[in-house]
Amino acid sequence: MGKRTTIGDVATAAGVSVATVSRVLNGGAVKEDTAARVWEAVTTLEYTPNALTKSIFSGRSNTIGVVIRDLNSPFYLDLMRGIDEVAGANDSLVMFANTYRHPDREVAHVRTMDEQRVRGLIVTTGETTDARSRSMTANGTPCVVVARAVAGLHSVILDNVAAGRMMAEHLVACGRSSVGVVASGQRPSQVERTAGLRDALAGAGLPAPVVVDAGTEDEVAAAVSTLLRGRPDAVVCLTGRLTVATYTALTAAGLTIPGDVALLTMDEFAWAAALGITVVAQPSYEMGRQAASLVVEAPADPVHRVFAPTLVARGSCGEAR
Amino acid sequence: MGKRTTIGDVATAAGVSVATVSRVLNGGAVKEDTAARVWEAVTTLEYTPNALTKSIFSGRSNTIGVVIRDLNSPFYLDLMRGIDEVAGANDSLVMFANTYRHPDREVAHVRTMDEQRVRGLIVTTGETTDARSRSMTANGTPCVVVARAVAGLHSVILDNVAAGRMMAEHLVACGRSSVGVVASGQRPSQVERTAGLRDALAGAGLPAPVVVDAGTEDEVAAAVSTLLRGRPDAVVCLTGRLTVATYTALTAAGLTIPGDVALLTMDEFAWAAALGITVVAQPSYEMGRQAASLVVEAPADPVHRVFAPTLVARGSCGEAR
DNA sequence: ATGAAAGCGCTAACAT
DNA sequence: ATGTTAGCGCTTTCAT
Repeated sequence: MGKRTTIGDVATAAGVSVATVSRVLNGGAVKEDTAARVWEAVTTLEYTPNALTKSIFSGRSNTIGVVIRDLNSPFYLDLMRGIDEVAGANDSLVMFANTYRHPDREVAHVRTMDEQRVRGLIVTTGETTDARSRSMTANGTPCVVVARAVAGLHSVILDNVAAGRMMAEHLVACGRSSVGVVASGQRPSQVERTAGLRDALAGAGLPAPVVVDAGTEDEVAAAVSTLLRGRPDAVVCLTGRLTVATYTALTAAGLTIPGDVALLTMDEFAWAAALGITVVAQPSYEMGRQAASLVVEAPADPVHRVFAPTLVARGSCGEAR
Repeated sequence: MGKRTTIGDVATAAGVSVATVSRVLNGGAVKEDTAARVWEAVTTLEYTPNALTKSIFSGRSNTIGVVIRDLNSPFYLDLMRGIDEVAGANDSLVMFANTYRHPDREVAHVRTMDEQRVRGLIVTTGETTDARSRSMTANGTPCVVVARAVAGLHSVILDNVAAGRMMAEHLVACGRSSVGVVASGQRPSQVERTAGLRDALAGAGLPAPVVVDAGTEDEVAAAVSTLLRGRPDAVVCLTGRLTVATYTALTAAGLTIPGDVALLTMDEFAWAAALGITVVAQPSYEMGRQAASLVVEAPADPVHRVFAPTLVARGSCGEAR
């Protein structure tokens, strides 16, 4: 494990200059038998070019940086897979860091991505990282914010107000009238979903929903029991992250779905079909693809791509109409 | 978006040499007020060091490469999170690539990781990548294989035979005697689990299990219906990836769990508790942590870390004893 | 304590 | 078609 084989070693072995080796490796004009000798040397020496050094010239790597708050969440996981797909199709790797919803780490990781001279950056972080994202953009690194619209940066978002509306409309169609909501925090997405829900309910002449906040899964049980004191005929969960906990709290209370209470949640997940749970889905995989495409295409002006939610009715809210 | 600020720009602005700037950045002996001037320049110029260039000297980056077959699988996802955790604690980033179970991509991605001069590599790939992993090891890049023991490389594996035994023992304890198994492919882990299961069943004087193979979720329905023709009183699923499909196939057949048939599956998952599904779990998060630790510690001789499975009984196989 | 200068492995003019 | 020679941005002797 001494020094690694360099382009110079290959050049010596093949009896040519490093420039020639570089040419055969990257496709310049080289005579056929010269190229053959070089390839032979490359093979015998097991030469593997140093991508780091290459990137020095272009000033950037072929890596797409992704800073994610929570890999565990089904939405972010699918997003990540979509990003990976497009990255792979564009000879890029994905450099990834999880922040565990910790603002300090968000800032630190975004900075690290900048130091790595990533080709582009995709973040699902909060406002704390916007300043750096903007300066990165100024330096020619396309930055895409997911789930939050930010002036001056690209963004990929769900039409959250529409999602809220869609939830309300489905519940109304299923004859529900008293809605309890499990929300999580004050991120724009949550606020907008709540607003859409509230509006559409009001529009249908129904009472305003009771909204309780649960930051983590542990807080859901208490939140749901608060909700249940109001005897709602429908419970809405505004984030896929808390679906299991919400479902558990409901069934633990001895309630049947949809008999005693309707359950409607955000984000598609693997078990939804098996359990007959109705969801309002985001095209998360496609959103990941689009985010990565934005990095690859690097449009000059900020583009905001808004995606439409989809209702996948499976009976957990009863029959519609 | 012209050229980026370099260490030279900072040096000029602070009226010192680049060597001095480098020293204050990396902690050498510098007079206090000189350092202050440098920091000021760093701040005003918004200097962000180029990590790529830095890595040229050490010959490697501070990135841990991870080549994963299937991010979607709960096991690999948790593994990934464990890796990320340790990487973060060691000032490393995770460079990630998904192979979608495609051998060609496995080879290509591992090669790319080598080109990126990753600090270490963690793979969940097949034998196709072993040759390169070995040469990387020879070059001083620690490589860890997950879920497969390989001579000459570090590995992190579950005691799969024990897992199979554990499954059989639980079923026996629950009074089940006719076992149907959904397996997936011929990877060592699957083969060993099957062997353990078979042995323990034989040891208890029970008939050999019927084993059907399902490569993907789509094939599960057919596989399970084959199984059901033998009227088993227990169905075992040997990979977490196919749990949903197996559960779906069983319930679609009108069977109740555990009344008509016991269901036992590999790998813990978020919905298991809510659904009362008994699983034999792998410590996947911890396995990820250990894999990353192996990269960080880079022991000279290959180490094989074997992890014990855990039974999490939740009633889907009936009462034990 | 600080600077000058020599690389690190590679690409990209510029020569030949 | 191939070699020579500058660098790329940074670290690291070696001087001063």
